[in-house]
Amino acid sequence: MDKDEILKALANPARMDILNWLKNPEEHFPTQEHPFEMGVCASQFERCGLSQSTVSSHLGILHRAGLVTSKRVGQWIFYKRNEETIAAFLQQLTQDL
Amino acid sequence: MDKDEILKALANPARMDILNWLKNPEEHFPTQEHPFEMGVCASQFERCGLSQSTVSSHLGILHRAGLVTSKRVGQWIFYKRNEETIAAFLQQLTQDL
DNA sequence: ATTATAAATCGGATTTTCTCGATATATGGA
DNA sequence: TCCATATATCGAGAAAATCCGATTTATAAT
Repeated sequence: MDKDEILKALANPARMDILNWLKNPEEHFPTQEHPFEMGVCASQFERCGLSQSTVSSHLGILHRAGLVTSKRVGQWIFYKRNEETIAAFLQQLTQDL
Repeated sequence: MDKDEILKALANPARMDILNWLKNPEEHFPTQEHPFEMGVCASQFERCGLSQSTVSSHLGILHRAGLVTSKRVGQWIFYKRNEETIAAFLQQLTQDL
């Protein structure tokens, strides 16, 4: 749990949007045809208006920071919030800051 | 209270250091000759190894984000943590994130 | 095997951030 | 008024972040 890396990951509106959308996948990704239990399919995040490669980069940054988990299912990769890391980060920030 | 601006301000090790040092001025700024009730004199932060102009810039960013308050006393400017804004930010982040 | 789809990576252009030294501004004291 | 000290601002260079299109890799279906 690298606090600095997480802060950098959060200091970007697109990535913050992604994390927030993941709180309510049903509401924010109505076009997804896969069940939401698996998470949200990577391509769904292109709805933020950014290109596929840019979205992939943002997801990679969130993943390396530990803020999301990913799981490959067939040709797709599904993302979920990593609530454990998020909670641990908030707790540490509340203590440190 | 601009959450994005605060996150950007926090996503920098030097600025995070400054905020942390301000929690215990007596411990981290033993060379200051002014009473700590006024805060910590701007020049004290040059102990992080950065130049005067760079330190001034970092303090400006923290100040514009609302994370510190400043007060001029004579030719000096003293900085303190803005605990109200910090607490409000942590609360909002805990809700939003 | 070939083709199609999804996602990651590469290479490069643009923008933002970080940093510095030099200069400007503000205050205080002689 | 003139000089010293403290801080802010300016201008520029270096580094990092952002973004894209093109390509590569991985999986699946025909």
